[in-house]
Amino acid sequence: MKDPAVRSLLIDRAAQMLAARQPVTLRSLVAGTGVSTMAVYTYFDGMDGLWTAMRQEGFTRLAARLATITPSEDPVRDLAALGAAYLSNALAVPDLYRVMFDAGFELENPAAADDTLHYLVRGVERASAAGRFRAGVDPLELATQAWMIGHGLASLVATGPLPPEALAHGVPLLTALFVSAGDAPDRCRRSVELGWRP
Amino acid sequence: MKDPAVRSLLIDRAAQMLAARQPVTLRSLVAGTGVSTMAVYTYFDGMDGLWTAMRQEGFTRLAARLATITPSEDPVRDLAALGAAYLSNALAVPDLYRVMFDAGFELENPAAADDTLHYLVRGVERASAAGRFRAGVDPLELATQAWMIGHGLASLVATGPLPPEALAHGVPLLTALFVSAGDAPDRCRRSVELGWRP
DNA sequence: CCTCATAACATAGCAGTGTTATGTATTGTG
DNA sequence: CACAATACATAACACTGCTATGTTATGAGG
Repeated sequence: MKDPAVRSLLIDRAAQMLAARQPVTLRSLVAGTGVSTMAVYTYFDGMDGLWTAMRQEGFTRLAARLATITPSEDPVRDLAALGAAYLSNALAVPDLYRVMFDAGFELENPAAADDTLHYLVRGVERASAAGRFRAGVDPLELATQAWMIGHGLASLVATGPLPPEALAHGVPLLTALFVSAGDAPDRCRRSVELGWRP
Repeated sequence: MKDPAVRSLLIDRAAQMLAARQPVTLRSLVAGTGVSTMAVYTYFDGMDGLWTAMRQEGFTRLAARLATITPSEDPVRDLAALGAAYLSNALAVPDLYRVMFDAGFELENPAAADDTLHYLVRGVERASAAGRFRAGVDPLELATQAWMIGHGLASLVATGPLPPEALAHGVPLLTALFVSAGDAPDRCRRSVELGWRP
């Protein structure tokens, strides 16, 4: 009988090794765990399956992180807070973040990626309902555009080209996007700045 | 004496194999070229050096692509054209683009990455000089922000999560950014749309 | 309770990887 | 022309993911 505990153990250990910047190889992964190399094949059907499971784990953790942002009376501030949480998560475990968007973007459950995006979609809908955005803005479109900004920021900082200070660009970028959606510039700026730092 | 032709030959062949989505391994790289595996070590000091050279090559090609955008009388349109060229280059050779921003972002000549960014910086300066942007906008800051948008777009489309149609988001994103820099919304939109498709 | 097919396990081996050590040839130089 | 230095070729090494082959444990049916 497949023991789910072994599965979690391997995923956790792989994530731990990834965070420690140690190479995650078949043998180094199972070393010290008591399980043999074959476990990776019975549970993940090989290393590729392990990486797929790692991507899934990454989205699960991201969703958990985004779920901690509870709606306030300022929906635009909440949107900025979601963006800040996204970046915080990405830079806390940059190697896992890189694996998530690695070549061969495949997930066991593709809906997991959509779920995380839906946090943003719901945020946009709340802002629209509160009259902050112009009528007619497509929540999915605006959420996707916000995602692009967040991913560009996270990717450039996590992979090295830009220093961590560059994260501050998130404020003017998100402000520009939300203003283009109809929010009042001054008020938008204040909301984004408030949400950006928790 | 080191023969520079061998160096170019290996880089070109590696780029070709990368574009053909064939695994670039030490032995498969030199197979058929007449040179032996040791050449990779005398010219690149190992595979890591080869990847570093590939990154450099990627930036060289990108700079060549951006250089084809000659300034017109509409600097905002030119900025959008630079963005479109950036994305066009990234999606034409997605694997090379991925290598460029791979983990361990190291270049033989780090100035190469700055040079490509300078195309955007100069574009912003021209737009400012033409009175399209508010006085006081930092060209490097705005160029960096435009880069973030372009990279987020390119990365999400190149690695799989978003379909190529998502590239259309570049127009509203860049428009929002340039409007936030002071350009008039309607005029800006027209300029960006003109530059986005060559 | 016993039987036995099925699934999970451990071990050993294979083809492939990047790298390095060693010997050979070629090249540039005093 | 002699010789040191350098580029090259070959072979071996440690490692990778993976698979074939036993071996053990588990659970269902009579």
